[in-house]
Amino acid sequence: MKMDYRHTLNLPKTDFPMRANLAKREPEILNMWETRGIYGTLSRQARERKKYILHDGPPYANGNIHIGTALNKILKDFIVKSKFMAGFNSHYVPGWDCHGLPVEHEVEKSLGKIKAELSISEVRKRCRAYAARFVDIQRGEFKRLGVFGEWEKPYLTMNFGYQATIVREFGKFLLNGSVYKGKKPVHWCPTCKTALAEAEVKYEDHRSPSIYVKFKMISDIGEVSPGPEEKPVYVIIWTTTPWTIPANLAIALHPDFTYVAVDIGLEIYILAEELLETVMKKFGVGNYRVLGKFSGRRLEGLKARHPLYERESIIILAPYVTLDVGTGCVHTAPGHGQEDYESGVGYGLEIYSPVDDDGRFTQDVPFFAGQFVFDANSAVNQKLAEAGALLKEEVMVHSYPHCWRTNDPIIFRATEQWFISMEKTGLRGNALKSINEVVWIPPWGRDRIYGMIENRPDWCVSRQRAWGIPITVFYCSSCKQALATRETLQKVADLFEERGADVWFEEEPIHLLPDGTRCTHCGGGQFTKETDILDVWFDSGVSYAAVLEDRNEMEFPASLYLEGSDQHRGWFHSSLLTSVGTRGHAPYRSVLTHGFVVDGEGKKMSKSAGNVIAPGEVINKLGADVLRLWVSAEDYKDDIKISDEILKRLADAYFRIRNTFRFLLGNLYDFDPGKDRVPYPDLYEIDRWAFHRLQKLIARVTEAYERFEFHIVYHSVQNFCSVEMSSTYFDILKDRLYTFSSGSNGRRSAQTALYEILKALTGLMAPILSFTAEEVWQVLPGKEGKPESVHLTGFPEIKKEYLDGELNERWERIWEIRALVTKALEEARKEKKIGLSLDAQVHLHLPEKEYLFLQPYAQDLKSILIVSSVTLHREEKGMSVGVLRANGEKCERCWNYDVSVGTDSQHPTACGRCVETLKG
RNA sequence: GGGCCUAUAGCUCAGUUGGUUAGAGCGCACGCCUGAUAAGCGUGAGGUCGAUAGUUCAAAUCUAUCUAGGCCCA
Repeated sequence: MKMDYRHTLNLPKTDFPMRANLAKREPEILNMWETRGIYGTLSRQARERKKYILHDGPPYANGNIHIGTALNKILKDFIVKSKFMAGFNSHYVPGWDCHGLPVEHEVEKSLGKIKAELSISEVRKRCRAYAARFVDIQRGEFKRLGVFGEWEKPYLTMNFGYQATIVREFGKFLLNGSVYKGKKPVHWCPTCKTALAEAEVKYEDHRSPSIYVKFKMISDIGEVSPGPEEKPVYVIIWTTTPWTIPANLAIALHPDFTYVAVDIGLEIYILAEELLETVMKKFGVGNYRVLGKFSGRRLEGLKARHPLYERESIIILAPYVTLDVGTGCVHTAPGHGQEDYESGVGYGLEIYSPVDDDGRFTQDVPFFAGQFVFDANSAVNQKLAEAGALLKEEVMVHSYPHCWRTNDPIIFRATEQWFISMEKTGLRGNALKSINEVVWIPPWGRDRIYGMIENRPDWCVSRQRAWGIPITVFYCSSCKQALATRETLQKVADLFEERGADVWFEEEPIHLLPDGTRCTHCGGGQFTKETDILDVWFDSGVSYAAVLEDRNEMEFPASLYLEGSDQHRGWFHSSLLTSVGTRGHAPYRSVLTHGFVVDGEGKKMSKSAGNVIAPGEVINKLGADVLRLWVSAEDYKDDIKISDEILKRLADAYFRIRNTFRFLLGNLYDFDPGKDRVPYPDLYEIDRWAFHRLQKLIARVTEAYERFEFHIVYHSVQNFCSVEMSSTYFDILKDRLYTFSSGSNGRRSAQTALYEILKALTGLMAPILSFTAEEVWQVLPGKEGKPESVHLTGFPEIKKEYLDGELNERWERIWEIRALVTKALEEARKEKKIGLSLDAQVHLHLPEKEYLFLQPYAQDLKSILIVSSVTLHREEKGMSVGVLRANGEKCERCWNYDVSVGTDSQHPTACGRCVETLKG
């Protein structure tokens, strides 16, 4: 008759479910954190500690979060949580960027026609409501990811206090003399009579006249093109915007291209060698002779004459000149094109733009005054023809910018803009110096931003929009002089602090100015307001002033800024410039950048490619912890791939780790660490091995956190759980845990190790698997008087006394032998000699050295190898493993084979060891 | 077109200053177990280290070019 011994065993028992159902469980944990105010407690208890401040770069308050935003916030959360656990005060204040065109855009779209009837401040109110709505949405989404922070009091760039800070910070630039007003070409819609942002421009095909024009050289080019010729020399340009010819100030050549001087009979033309043939064909010139060749570089600074006016056109060099079309000599009007403008600034040319708001030539333009520029094209061509300068006229269809609203073609037109100079106060040089005082992770981030700062033009900070912070400058009504003093700025900032920036648009200047303000220039007392607003990059750029310097829990400069690599041009950049300009150094001690999320093939995500993975979907399907595990597993320094397969793998890994927790918990159901803990010296040797391995893991993982190498954390823990624990240690331990009597020293020794492992793993994974670690923590035995959340604890400490290198080396040898045995057992299994490894008896034939090494373990080997018996034999020739069917009968309780089975009358199917346990 | 960056098994990652048959985990295949069971264990198969050319006694590792991809400019 068979006895059922199952109930006499200590099998694992736990309520911790194997399947997580994270989509349901996580919100419950979230709710617990919220109702118990865990983050508040965490922040409070760390108040006196050394600070490690990660300053949040504000996402834009528009739309739902996408996978990249999620990645960024999760990475930040890893750092905040791990810094707290490492003993720092790492208070985290999330923020949002609220002003700017994208919000205004959306609001305008929703307003449709009625927008025209609304005042600026009414539009602004709607923008504020719109931004506030998305702040709420995104806040909910970020919290759902498990991100900790001061969510009840985030910083918003549209908060009144923040708006006042922007005014004060920009005021510092106004007062220190680095701000100036200059001209710069912008996209201008003559129909709307307004400047357009890049996002408001769409490119469509447009028919333009395409003309070749000759400019007569004034400078003698004899030295570059030697020849006896007395013939006039012309540079040939090509353009599709004849109306910009009146504003021509220069001709751009590429420094490295080869240009030729060709004799076509009565005249000599200069153009790029590569285009010579094509152009001659167009002109119908069959007979021509190349007189000389030279690089564009050699013509720099020479002068030509404007074809219509008594004015010089200088030859300059520019890298953007191409040879795909035209003549290689580019007509340059600094007031009518981005590249032209940059060249103009570089060569000190006037930013000449004689066109008014309606797109008509101003009165000082001979021949064309008052004409609409697009209509003037033919007039210009005609005039050029009269002057004998027009060599060829065609019609060309090409992509041309159009207004997003009216669909009309737009123009480039230089208008008055505010700039922050890179040179006047040494901003560029100081910024470059400051870059070198910052730790850039990875190091190439330094080169990237350095190159940008080194080459960038002055910062154009004005925008002709409604939703933003006004440039708080007044103009004297009588002399038009700009006014911005310490007093006026303070008054405006105070008003903003109290009533928000809307007052600028609602109040008359007299109410925005201190009483009795007089023009510093002419003494006038009447003023108008500037209508431009500030570039939003300035808003977020001064966040250190509005957040780090303003809140006691924070610290300036920040320990760390962490954003995607695009922010070298964005927030890292604007923050650096504003801080260097007003504080003399960078607002961050270190800057960490991550790559972009791409699909499984490494391609960027886009709606049209249909490869977008939304964070919400992942959370609902797999849980935020799996998404967090994904963030940890990927090396964020590169682009970060995500795909269904990758997520599947991560979900597998998650369950492996979860099951490890479950096994640990299941075997600790009757363990009270306060009472049952076995002192280290009394532990079984293999349990001390586990202690040693655990210390190594703690060291490796905490170090990885310190270096922000989360994928090392992931891989280390994953390996530890799979290899060292599950398939090795746990497998061996099962016999002791299940079959020994519950209070026996052997079982308690194992539980002591398991408890230590469980506690440490929970802590180590808490920053990443924030939900799961909390779930484990809540059921962890013996936590009376311990913190109510795992996130209020510290990382496990490495206990040197648990490290035993010699012991570890002994076990490394044992594991090598074990590998040989499992291989032999597999052979036996294939031959159907055994099924379970306990069906086997193992004979180890060993050389003297190994024999002597294993001798002390003779009694333990059968449990280490999970077989029924192990016999050691001396063998001269080398190592071999023999596997036979085990002797004796199978114990129905512990499944070991033993000759003692059958000797006890009360328990005829149990082995001696089990009989002893049963009789206790 | 320019600046910065990336490329090692199906997936995620290791590969110290160039030095033996390039490693791990996962996945996969096959098998075992049924006392972690929508689990656990074992064995095994997978890579011309993006391509090419070079430096070297020796290259995944150094150099150049190319290809594919990413970010930022134009």
